[in-house]
Amino acid sequence: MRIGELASTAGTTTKALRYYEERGLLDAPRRTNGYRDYDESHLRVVREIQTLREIGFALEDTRPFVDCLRAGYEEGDSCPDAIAVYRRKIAEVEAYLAQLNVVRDELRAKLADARMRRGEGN
Amino acid sequence: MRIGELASTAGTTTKALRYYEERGLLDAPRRTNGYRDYDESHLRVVREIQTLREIGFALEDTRPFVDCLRAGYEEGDSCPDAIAVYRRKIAEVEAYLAQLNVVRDELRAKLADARMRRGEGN
DNA sequence: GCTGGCGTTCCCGTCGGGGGCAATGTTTAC
DNA sequence: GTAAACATTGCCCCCGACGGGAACGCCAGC
Repeated sequence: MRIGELASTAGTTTKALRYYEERGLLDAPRRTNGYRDYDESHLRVVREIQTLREIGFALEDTRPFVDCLRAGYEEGDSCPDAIAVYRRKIAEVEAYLAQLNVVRDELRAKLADARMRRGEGN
Repeated sequence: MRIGELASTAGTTTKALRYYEERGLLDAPRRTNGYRDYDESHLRVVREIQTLREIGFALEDTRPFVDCLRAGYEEGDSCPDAIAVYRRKIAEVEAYLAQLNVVRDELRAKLADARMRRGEGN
């Protein structure tokens, strides 16, 4: 299939697909006329990228999953490198959660303080 | 004081200070030679920006606080606009916290699933 | 044979927060 | 007097993940 079809099937844009290719995440065989020619395996890769991006992965962090798929595995997270990224991401998210909790508390305290100074002691 | 002194006192860079000025957050009187000439009130503004940036405020979100200081208030959060930003930020942080909790759970589930498929059932 | 809708490459813009350079002027210390 | 350390404006660069649009090629239907 051509790029437009892959894009609409996957629910993305041709721009995004060319960007993935530029980043080395998606290879694209060409027809004689220069048009990109994709198959089901490419669709699988694009879906993997999308799934991971939706849970906050940077594009670069999807690379081990894409590589795993391209190595012939059914699932992108069947390889050690991908699993290592899961672990790292969980640690990142947990650290960020802890930090955000502190920030929320600070904000609440600042708000309460400012309101008190304004005499809004309700 | 000149820009370099303000920068080192506040623990930032001359570049950042010029950027704040460009964004309209920091006014800078000039001497006859064209050099910026700051005083304690400017330091106060820079510190206010820094404090808010550290808890995740976008530069633009610090504007009401800066305006409040420039209006003569002792504290940047003494004005209604600044307090409104507190409220909005708290809501944003809370929404993000909820989302991150979901993401963390998804990641944990994915990791557990991948490990199980690999037979790492410990 | 022409129009419309695909495709191609290329470059610019986003947004925040600067970095890094050049070319030039000023102040300060010795 | 001169060198070092500051200051000025202005310009282009970066990150991420594309979006917009130009200028052009290709192909199917009428």
